[in-house]
Amino acid sequence: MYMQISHLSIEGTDVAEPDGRTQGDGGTARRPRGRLPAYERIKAAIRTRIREGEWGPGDPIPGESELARDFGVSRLTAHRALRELAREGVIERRRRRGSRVAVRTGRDIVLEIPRIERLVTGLGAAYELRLLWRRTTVPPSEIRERLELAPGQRALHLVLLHLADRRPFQLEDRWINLLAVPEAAQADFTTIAPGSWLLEHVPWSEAEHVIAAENADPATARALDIEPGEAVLVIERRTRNRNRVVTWARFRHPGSSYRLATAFAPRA
Amino acid sequence: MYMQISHLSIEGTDVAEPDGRTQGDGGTARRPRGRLPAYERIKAAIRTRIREGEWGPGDPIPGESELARDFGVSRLTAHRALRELAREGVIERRRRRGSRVAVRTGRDIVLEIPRIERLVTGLGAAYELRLLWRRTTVPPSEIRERLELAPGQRALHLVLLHLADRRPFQLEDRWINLLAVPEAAQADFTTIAPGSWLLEHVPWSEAEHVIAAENADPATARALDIEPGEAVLVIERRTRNRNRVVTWARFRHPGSSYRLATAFAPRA
DNA sequence: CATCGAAATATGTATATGCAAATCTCGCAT
DNA sequence: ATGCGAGATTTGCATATACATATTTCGATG
Repeated sequence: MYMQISHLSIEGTDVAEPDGRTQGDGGTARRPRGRLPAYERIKAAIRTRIREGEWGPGDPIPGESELARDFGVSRLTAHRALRELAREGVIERRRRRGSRVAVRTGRDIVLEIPRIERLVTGLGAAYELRLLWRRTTVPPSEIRERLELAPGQRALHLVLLHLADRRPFQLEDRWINLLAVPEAAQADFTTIAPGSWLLEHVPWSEAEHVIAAENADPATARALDIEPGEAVLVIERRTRNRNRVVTWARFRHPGSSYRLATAFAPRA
Repeated sequence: MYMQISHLSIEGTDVAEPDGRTQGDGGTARRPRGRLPAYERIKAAIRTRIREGEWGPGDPIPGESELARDFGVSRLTAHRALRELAREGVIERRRRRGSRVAVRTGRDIVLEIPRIERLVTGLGAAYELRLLWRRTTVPPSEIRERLELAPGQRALHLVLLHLADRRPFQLEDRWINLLAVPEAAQADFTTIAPGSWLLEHVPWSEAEHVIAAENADPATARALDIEPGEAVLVIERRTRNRNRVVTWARFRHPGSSYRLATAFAPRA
């Protein structure tokens, strides 16, 4: 498979959202408004050809100068399009050799897990929340370590059940470091999930995750309305802000009813 | 917390690898060789300040012009540094408002799962592979759909057991589309894992994943040397190349002994 | 006092230009 | 034939410049 296609469409009709974090139309130096930036149109055109199989992995694609000519832009603009595609893992570039469609080999898998609320509401299911437990106590040593707390220091412990269409969907076991988030002591978690509350009140800079499978213990089984011993998908998350652990949470999902599915997201 | 630091070090000493796909030194227009590009030095300097807590989430950071002045570069170079940091999710930018350290809110979780071999050998464990089953057959309809095969079309079916330090670690159930990879019919999978073999022989452009928990059925339990009914972490992967499904595989891990752990990796 | 509008500011996009580095090709000398 | 060196090509980095756009600030006006 070695084919070189010389001409891309000058007016790319297909639309791809810019994945930059910024919003709005963006600066449009001498560009009719409402249209995508030139470099985005070039990226979209290339992506389309790859997606539709016209250019397969390893195939060469037009170089910067050629793209610049075909699209009527400067070389820097074409350069930016190719550079970003390379960073997104869509293409590979070498000097003199040119650019080619990436051969995805030996990469780590990257899983993107959508947020729970979005997952539930996105499916059109009715979302419901139940606060099962709330205490401010000295955590057991295992939890204390994860929160990186001093011995004897108290923390806020919450247990909540999330329901989708009146069926248990997720059991949340959460500890909040009150030194990092004193306001949490006053917050009302009967209507707003602690995850959402924390998102709004405490910025964070880092998080760690663990995924595992375990058999439901009797308490978990009762809460999730499944049989004891049934497989449960466990996700643990620890969130930090400025070198301090803000919160640690363990989420349990009925393994039979919950699946994390995702398409490959290149490293970028 | 509202503090404005005016001066960043002109000669950033800390080193960050450019995450672009390209290697080598890169073009160095009027730049002493061996040093990072100017925009990378700026990025590194900013990241360092954030990492060390000097600038916390939500804090403003110097603007393009200020950085350009402090680092003695053009505005475009400073712009590129900030743009990339924004895309990586490290900072947030708004017109007129300026740039500030990102408040990580509402983002999807991104999990990075290292490849199995690397995981096993990285732990210093002895890796072993056993081919339990190999047949070329017409797959059951459930598998046929996943492979997007025509009815009656045959596919290569493999079952393998991966061991770490002589203990079952992963049970692999794989189907390979022989239309996409005819050479697979001749390959020897007793010594090389099909995953690795495919990586070397077939480029791929896309993959989908599913993660779930399930109870071990008797056959799985026997293979993994666990009790029937014990929780098993399941990962399914479907790989495509040019709109064709190359392979579909299901991996099962003993839930008690295997955990996927990862630090947060921003989208970028 | 409230509100609308102009100025100021910071980011976003784009051009034209120059040089550096990597690497493939080809011709020439041994 | 083999190997070495001189282009040629393609990507990478950076500057100077210009204009567009979003948003805040501030002042004028009713």
